[in-house]
Amino acid sequence: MSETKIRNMEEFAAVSGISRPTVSKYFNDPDSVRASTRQRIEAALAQYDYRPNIFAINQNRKLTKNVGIVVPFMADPFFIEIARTIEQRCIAMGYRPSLFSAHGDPALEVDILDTLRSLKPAGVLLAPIGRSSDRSEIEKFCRDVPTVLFDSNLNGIGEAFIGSDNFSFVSQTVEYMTRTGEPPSFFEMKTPANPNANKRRDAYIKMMERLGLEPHVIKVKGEGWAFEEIGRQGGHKMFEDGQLKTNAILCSNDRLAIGLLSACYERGVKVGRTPDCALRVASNDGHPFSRFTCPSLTTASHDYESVSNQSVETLFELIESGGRFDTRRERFFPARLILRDSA
Amino acid sequence: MSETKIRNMEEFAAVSGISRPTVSKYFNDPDSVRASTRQRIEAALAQYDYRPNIFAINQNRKLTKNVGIVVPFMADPFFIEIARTIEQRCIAMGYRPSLFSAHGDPALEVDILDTLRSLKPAGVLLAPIGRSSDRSEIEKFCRDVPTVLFDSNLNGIGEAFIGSDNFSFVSQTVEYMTRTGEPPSFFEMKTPANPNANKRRDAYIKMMERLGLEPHVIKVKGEGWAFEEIGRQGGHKMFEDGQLKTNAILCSNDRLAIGLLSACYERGVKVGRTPDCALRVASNDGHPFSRFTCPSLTTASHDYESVSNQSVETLFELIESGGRFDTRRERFFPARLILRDSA
DNA sequence: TAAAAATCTTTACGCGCGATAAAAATGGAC
DNA sequence: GTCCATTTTTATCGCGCGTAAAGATTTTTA
Repeated sequence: MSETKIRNMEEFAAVSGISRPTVSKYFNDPDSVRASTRQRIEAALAQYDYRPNIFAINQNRKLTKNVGIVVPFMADPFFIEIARTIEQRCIAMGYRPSLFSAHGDPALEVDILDTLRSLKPAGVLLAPIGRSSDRSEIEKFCRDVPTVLFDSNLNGIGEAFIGSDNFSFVSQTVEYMTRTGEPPSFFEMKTPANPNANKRRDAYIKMMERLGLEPHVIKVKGEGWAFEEIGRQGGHKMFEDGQLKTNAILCSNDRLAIGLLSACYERGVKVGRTPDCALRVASNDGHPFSRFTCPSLTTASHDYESVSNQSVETLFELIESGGRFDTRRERFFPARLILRDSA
Repeated sequence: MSETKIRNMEEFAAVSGISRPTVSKYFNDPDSVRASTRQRIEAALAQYDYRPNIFAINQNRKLTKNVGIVVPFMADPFFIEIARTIEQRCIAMGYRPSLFSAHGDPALEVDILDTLRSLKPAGVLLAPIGRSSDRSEIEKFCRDVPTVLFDSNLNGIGEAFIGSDNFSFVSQTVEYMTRTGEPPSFFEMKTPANPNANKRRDAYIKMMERLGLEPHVIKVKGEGWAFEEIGRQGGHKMFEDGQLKTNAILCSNDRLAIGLLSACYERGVKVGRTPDCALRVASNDGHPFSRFTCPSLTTASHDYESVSNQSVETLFELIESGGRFDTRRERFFPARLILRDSA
């Protein structure tokens, strides 16, 4: 490592003995120059640690190597799990991912898209907040920037959607619980923040009807993204009001279930599938913490890996197709039922 | 909103009737131009939605408005809680925060610093991975970029450190548990990833000795950041080996405690402070999920708000001081003991 | 109302790199 | 040793904006 500081590509080209345009070509694609040239450049690179100015690069390139990743709520380990995988894969593809969280705030979501627009990203992976998202603003953004939606679908918006098949989630748990005990009631928020919640409720009702059973939906009140607390308070209220007619509950999502289990514990309601238990609780998502609830939570898990991988692959396909698909693509991955102690 | 697209500041200056240098001045500081001029620019801004090219700006400004935020492990809601607050405050100050997670990987941590360096940030808020961090690389980075460390201190590195006072955490819980029952054993990982863990253990031993009690440390094996699973398996092993001599445990951190509580539940060991309970468990951090464990977790919580605010304020003070302090600053905030059902 | 101060316009240059066209050099096959 | 294809060099422009200097204009001060 020499002590002379390289200020720009011109100087680096000089010390490496290669012309600047060739060096520039190298940085855009190391394989586009002759092997011997590449070696000389890389030798110089080892000696003087030079890196092209990222701002100058992005200013001049028509398409940057930036990729935006937007999640609705970062305090949710569920999204982190996916974002982390996506991030790594983007880096492996030679792109620079930037992660943003809307923190459940639709206005912030729009701000993020605005910021993202000015980054001129090659593409964006967006998990919208959902119900309260500003549809028209997102639609406008998607017209400007190649965007793949994931997790929450907004009909017709974006070039593609990658997510989970909500019916597969609910049908597996309903079938399992019904087969091994009583059919479950469905436990959800009155005004869900996320469109998946509605799909899951509808799937529950359809599934119950298909089995010739009467669906029973328990709606708890609460707004925002503090799902655990909403589940806990809703759980207490459910017991107090005697709303529960069965000994089995299927929660709309794991975070709600974590709160419900907390309420059950506080009330001394024993949850599980052993004979001494008063209640069985199952849920959806495969939340990283679901293994550590008391009892451990039976849940229909997202196929995290497939969703992440497919999202990234679809995005890069989109980028290579010039940012547009002929028809909007949708891909839904089935759930994987994880049997644990709670049901 | 007119339909004519503004391509650059030149064109925007034309439609606003103001010269380009003045418009440039406005975007750097709206108050640096005459009120009447500002109004004319903002009128044009409302009509044609123009935004200066971020890459061109950053290329030419000596100091960008970028701020880097680096956390060691994003799947930990604890860091998200802090990062979220910091992020918002940076935006409010007119800066552009970028959030990165090292995902527990020291090599990735170095990569992030490398990426960050090329973003020429005005300053960086860094929570190092800790023990396994590449000290010399971080040190090198801090020489180039004004950096404030938070959460994990690396002695002498960075211009300042903002964190929590580990002794305050442990002393409060030890005092409380001893006063209301038996003195606790200390439950931790054998090779903690984080320097705070060592400080907490030392504080525990010192506190016990101060009270004239014999300290008892239980070290469970496990590497990496899957603290919950390490706590769970370690908990089982602790019971099997009969390592536990007291009826009270203080965990090094909440995530470990979540795993331990899970093990207790699986073994039918009732945790809590009521007479029918076999064990009391307390912990440290104030993890967002600690409210929802079974039983709810008594924990010494970080003062999230103070740590976040002080970190941001220190960083901006640093930036305004030209990136250097005369002497390295350190600030430790005391814990707030949250009494819940587990102890 | 004149002078002083503040602000704006004009002109011009530089930042570091991408992109391109034409000229020159290189290397491999025969 | 010649020829041709490939690669590199040379030269030059443009991206969008920061910034500086000099002169013109407006506002403030006395």
